[in-house]
Amino acid sequence: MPTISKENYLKSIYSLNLTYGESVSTSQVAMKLEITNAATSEMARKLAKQGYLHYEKYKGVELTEKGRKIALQIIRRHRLWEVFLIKVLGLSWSEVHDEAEKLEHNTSEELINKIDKHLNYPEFDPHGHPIPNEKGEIPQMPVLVSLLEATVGKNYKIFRVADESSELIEYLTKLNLFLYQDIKIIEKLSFDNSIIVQVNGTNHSLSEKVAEKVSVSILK
Amino acid sequence: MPTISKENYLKSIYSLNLTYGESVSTSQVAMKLEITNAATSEMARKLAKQGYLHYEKYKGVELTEKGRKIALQIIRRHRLWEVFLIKVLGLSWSEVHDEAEKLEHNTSEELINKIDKHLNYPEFDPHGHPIPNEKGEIPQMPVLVSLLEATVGKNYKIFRVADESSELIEYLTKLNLFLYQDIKIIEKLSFDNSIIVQVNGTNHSLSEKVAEKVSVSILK
DNA sequence: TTTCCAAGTTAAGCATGCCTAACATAAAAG
DNA sequence: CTTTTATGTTAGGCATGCTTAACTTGGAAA
Repeated sequence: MPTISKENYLKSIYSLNLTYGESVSTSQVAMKLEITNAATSEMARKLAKQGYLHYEKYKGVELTEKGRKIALQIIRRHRLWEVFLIKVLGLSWSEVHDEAEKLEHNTSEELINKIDKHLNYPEFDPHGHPIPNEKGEIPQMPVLVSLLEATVGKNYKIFRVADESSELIEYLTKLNLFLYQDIKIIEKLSFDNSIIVQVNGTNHSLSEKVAEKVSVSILK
Repeated sequence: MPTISKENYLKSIYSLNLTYGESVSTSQVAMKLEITNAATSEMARKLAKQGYLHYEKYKGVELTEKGRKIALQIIRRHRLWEVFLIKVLGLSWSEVHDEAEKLEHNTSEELINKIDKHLNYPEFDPHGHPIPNEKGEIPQMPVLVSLLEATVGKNYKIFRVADESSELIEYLTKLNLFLYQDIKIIEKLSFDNSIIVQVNGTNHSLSEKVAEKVSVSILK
């Protein structure tokens, strides 16, 4: 088991690689972790020696399979905790990140699997990021459309709300428009672009402003 | 904020004081934390300097109000996590301690209060230990009797099961005899000392062996 | 092609928190 | 009382993970 510090390096390297591709420079990692380049170079040497990454001086780092596995494990824990804190304990969108940042390093495999099960194995976190499963497999991102572009008569799953303000979230929650909730598009009113959706048999009208912030994926 | 290590010292000192009273020797702490006396002496000096405890060479340590407050905070977090892991996530009795041991140092005030609320402010953990409230106040332990000593016709709350084996717990759980569950004593059969209790309107017979392990507190 | 500078590395130092080994003290045994 | 022993403390070391300061290096500008 790597230390908390090492887990954070591996996680950062993984995500920098996703964003920029190819090998990641030590200074990119330093920037991300808000530490000095010096610390990063030193750690790169250690992590390479322990088989978590390939490192050639002046040429950046690249995760090995072993390192990637750890990174995905930490990311899985982070995202599951985020979903859990929001959906089960009612923390606010703005609070969960920092909280999950600490919990992700202090959660056993057994515990995170219980949480996964309790949440019914979600595939994406509240930001729409994929949650790796127990084996480290990453769910494919579905095609998303905003509610404005959805087709009348079809069924969708609420995937993401493009606004972290709790006001909008609370409004939608009152209408039972939770994350992952299945809905049906009943009607689109062309005169004001509002949309009528059905949730658990109940119809709600959503204004254009609200509808454009709600991303949904189509259900077969 | 003290470090994780310091939190553990303060927690240990608090509980040793409860058990043995008066001032706590550095070697008692060392024993409890499974580290050397040397490390403990050194830490005692640091904690004293930071105002968490009083320390006189060769005379042991004693928590200050400031130290006691931290200790109670950590104990609160530990016990609430234990209850939460068991009741909400279904971890087993044997798993929760180690898990809570890590989580207790990585949980914000806000998060633990949400957990407290979600559990409906429990006063005692699954082992029967009191859970300090947000202000650090410790609930008074109720008078406990084993089910064998309970009085026919009266109502009780299940407080503790004096057996950590999951077999007994699972058996009781099947009968809806959860922790904190309210029950009524219907009848005691003198020929085999078995007891008939009512749970949510349903009667169950418990053998003497089982009944003696279940501690209950009387309800007014 | 050479120069120069930003990016990257090494070296030395510090805080934390542990260890072992050597030393000090209190209190019990003689 | 004095001696012994168990209990407790100090000193010196080590691993981790960070810092600053001094140094390399690779590649773009001249």
